[in-house]
Amino acid sequence: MADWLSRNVRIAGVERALKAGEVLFRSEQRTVGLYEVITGKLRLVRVDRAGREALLHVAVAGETLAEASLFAPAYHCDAIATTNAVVRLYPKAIVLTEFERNPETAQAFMAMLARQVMKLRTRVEQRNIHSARDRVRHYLALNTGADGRNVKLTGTLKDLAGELGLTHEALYRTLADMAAAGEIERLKGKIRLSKPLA
Amino acid sequence: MADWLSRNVRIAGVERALKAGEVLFRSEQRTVGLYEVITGKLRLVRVDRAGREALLHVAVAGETLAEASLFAPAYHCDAIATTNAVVRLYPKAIVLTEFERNPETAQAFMAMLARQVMKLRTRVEQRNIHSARDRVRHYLALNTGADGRNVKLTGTLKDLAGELGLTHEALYRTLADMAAAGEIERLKGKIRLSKPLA
DNA sequence: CGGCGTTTTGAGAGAGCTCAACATCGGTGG
DNA sequence: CCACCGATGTTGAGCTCTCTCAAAACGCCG
Repeated sequence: MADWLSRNVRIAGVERALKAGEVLFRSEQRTVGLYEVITGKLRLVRVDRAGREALLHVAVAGETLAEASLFAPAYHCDAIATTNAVVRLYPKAIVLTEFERNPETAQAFMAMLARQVMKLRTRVEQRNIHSARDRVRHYLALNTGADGRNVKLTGTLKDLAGELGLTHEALYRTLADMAAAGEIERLKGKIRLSKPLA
Repeated sequence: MADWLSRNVRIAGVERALKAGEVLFRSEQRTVGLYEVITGKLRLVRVDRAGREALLHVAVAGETLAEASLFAPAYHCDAIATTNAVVRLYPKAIVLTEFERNPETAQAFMAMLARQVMKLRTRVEQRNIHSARDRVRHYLALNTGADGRNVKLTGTLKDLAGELGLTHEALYRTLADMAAAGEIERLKGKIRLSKPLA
């Protein structure tokens, strides 16, 4: 996952375990660096004085967290472990000096961010599709393998439902309907389109 | 908007006008650089052999486009003007050499990307909220001014509806209901929360 | 074999979407 | 100055679709 980090930065990473509910950082605190989620889930929230939370993001294993904090003096939201979790901290000073000393590292980081932007924009667009069927079609169209027919499924269908912003029931039904209509075939660990795209 | 660009890069920008339907670039073509949308709308799509489009993103005035292309030899999608449009091209070579020569520029670019990632993650989270009322509340909570009461409205309510992923009718009704319930006040160009958050 | 999570199917209700009609506002040209 | 026009804003009614709650079948692992 962390292919965007040079070896120098990687080895500077410091792991920290969090219990569910524990706070990783709070808004206004001085930024210490960039985090990577190793296991578990954290939620990023903005909290008002009354203690109400407005959810900004849920970060899961493999994601990076607080990228913007590298360039800001203080955090702009709270990060709280939703489950027991392990995170790895890459200290700000080390990362930034590495970026200066080593432009390829900086480029790799930029490239990673740019890819994320693209992926997130796509996901926002996906969520603009109201029909479950069309949303599934959109997902399949953008995730076919090289042959334009097979879509590998990572994780459970329940996970996929979450990624698509559908309830698992809705997804099961939609897939069943599409299979019945001959639009797709459901195979072990993958879905095959009856009509290849590419 | 383009505060993330150093003067050197800015002046290297080349404007180009596109008619509605005109193609800015196609998948597989060699990348020439990064674009900024000055006016109009472009859509980014993946097109299969049958000519069907899968929408990745709609870029509007003020946005940057194809950030990832700086780090890739070829484009991975098509960009097509949806309306008449004007874009500004920042040539790849100039931008990249500027990044190397001028680490602050590189940092500014990274910071801009990181902020975008945050904003997009937040938007995805927003779309996970099903109830129109709660979605509006989420938006208001995250867009109050310094006083925690006033939310400035940029553009029309119709635009806001689009940003929230609601039909304009649904938004009108929701705002009317919230105002009737005393939760908000609707003023010229802004909305005021009856109970400040911060 | 037993238990837990995933997958599947059922029924019902609610919420937003769609289509439609109308009001309002700002700008334009006669 | 006024009439017109287009876009925004507003309200109404009906419908579809997904969500929610429920229950059962299936599969995997200990």
